[in-house]
Amino acid sequence: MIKVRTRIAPSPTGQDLHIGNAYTALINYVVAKKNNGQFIIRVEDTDRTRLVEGSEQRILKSLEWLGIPHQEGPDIGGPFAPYRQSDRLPIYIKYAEELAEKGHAYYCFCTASRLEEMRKSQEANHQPPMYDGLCKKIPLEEAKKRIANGEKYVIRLNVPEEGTTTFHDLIRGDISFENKLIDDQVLIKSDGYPTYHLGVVVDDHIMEISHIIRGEEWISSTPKHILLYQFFGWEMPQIAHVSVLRNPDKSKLSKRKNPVWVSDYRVKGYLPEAMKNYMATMAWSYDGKELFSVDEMIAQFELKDVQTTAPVFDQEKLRWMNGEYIRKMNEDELIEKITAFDATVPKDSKDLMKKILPLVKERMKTLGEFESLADFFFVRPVAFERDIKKEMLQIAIDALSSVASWTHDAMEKAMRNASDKKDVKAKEVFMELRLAITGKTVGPPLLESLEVLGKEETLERLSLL
RNA sequence: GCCCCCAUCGUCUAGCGGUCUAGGACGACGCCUUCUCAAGGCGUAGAUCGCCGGUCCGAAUCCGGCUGGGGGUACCA
Repeated sequence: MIKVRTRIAPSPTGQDLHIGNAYTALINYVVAKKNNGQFIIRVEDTDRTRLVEGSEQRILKSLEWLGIPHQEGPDIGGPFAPYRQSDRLPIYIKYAEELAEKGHAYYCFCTASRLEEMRKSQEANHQPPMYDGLCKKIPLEEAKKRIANGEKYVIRLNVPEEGTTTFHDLIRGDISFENKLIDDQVLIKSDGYPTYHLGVVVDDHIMEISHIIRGEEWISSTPKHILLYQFFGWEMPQIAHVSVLRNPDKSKLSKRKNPVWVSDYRVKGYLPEAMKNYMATMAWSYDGKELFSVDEMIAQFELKDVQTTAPVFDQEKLRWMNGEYIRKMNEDELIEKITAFDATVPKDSKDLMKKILPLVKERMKTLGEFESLADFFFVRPVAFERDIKKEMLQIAIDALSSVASWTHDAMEKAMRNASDKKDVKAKEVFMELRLAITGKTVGPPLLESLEVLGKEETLERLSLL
């Protein structure tokens, strides 16, 4: 039995966990769980220029919020610690030098300006922009001397000029690239940090990752990784590329056109279970079911069944699904969630919440929608959607004042009788009353709401108008 | 430009050569229910399966080309 170890390798270069990363995290987690394996987080913070303060912590927090737990990571350690690439620098240098000794990599002293000129002329001649191999000709000994003299350098992968590199993708099948089209990728940058390409390969090997599951934007750099595995003489893990998520206009999901941070969804009041369920349906379909749990997914999931087409992230369907989860949730839990989420709900209002919830539960699709639906239970309305028709309202006031038992049935009878007597439509009286009590024209069932508010508060509100 | 990936209702998808006059879900629309809005129930519209060839008795399903979309082409990840 092979040990299954999966991982995500986020870069702390954004505000929070990108929804696309959350998506691949889910799949990696499910694959690991399904095989009783481990799911690992490794932070790839090798681009010092794009580091964002606090990003790593927020990524970890969002993963936790989503309920995608990891067994090893920068926060909890593990047998292959450290799990942050900036803490592993000597390892990459060592392996890159080993490659250089074997002739599978070489030192390059080209300046940024020479590279730029080179690219410009290649572009002008309609040639693929890639490194021309100038420094490949420098003998190793000479290169070492130049380095000893303090010259700035990078280490480049020495890609063979002939042949093709092929790999088997678990969800897409065989994919090949001609070697002559593969660039001599920089492995170690002049600041001594590895590039992604060296970093992932070395760490995935050392950390015994068995399945690399990542976004399809990596497909074209995979041959470089394959070559590295071959040069090191390491066994290649299984590999699979999931589709990128897209904006409604089909371009790669971007923050300009769509909320992309997990925190965006958290602050709107989406539930982690709904998020995971929705992400799962984008990756894969389960027997025609729309609603299923992560456990069900773990039981049924097969990597080979993952969608190959890049899905549009549909906010509307997510909202619908979130509503389904809210309606399904048990009351105490929902009350707890709303109270924690909505700052306008007093912490000690559990009894009141128990009465309110049945009236609003099926009307809210996110926790964030509770406030506009139920705020009037906590505070008297100060603004009104439109002017109230006072004559109509008076009918309601008179009717309610004379109601003996404060139940919605009794109130309804009184309201309708009074309306009939005045020869006006009960509907309209109800609407003016709703407006007076809640400030709005839409909301939870009126009479049931009045029951919760109580006769005293109801009549007092009306008397103030 | 070059390389690679992908292609079924607006969106997510089912479909693995005959059972498809293409099924489901979201969304849209209509009706029922109704004090508003939802939820729920019922129903309607919506896909000549991107196009063209080929294989086959038979193709959404297999093959090729084209077109379209996407991704990549950095000392970013």
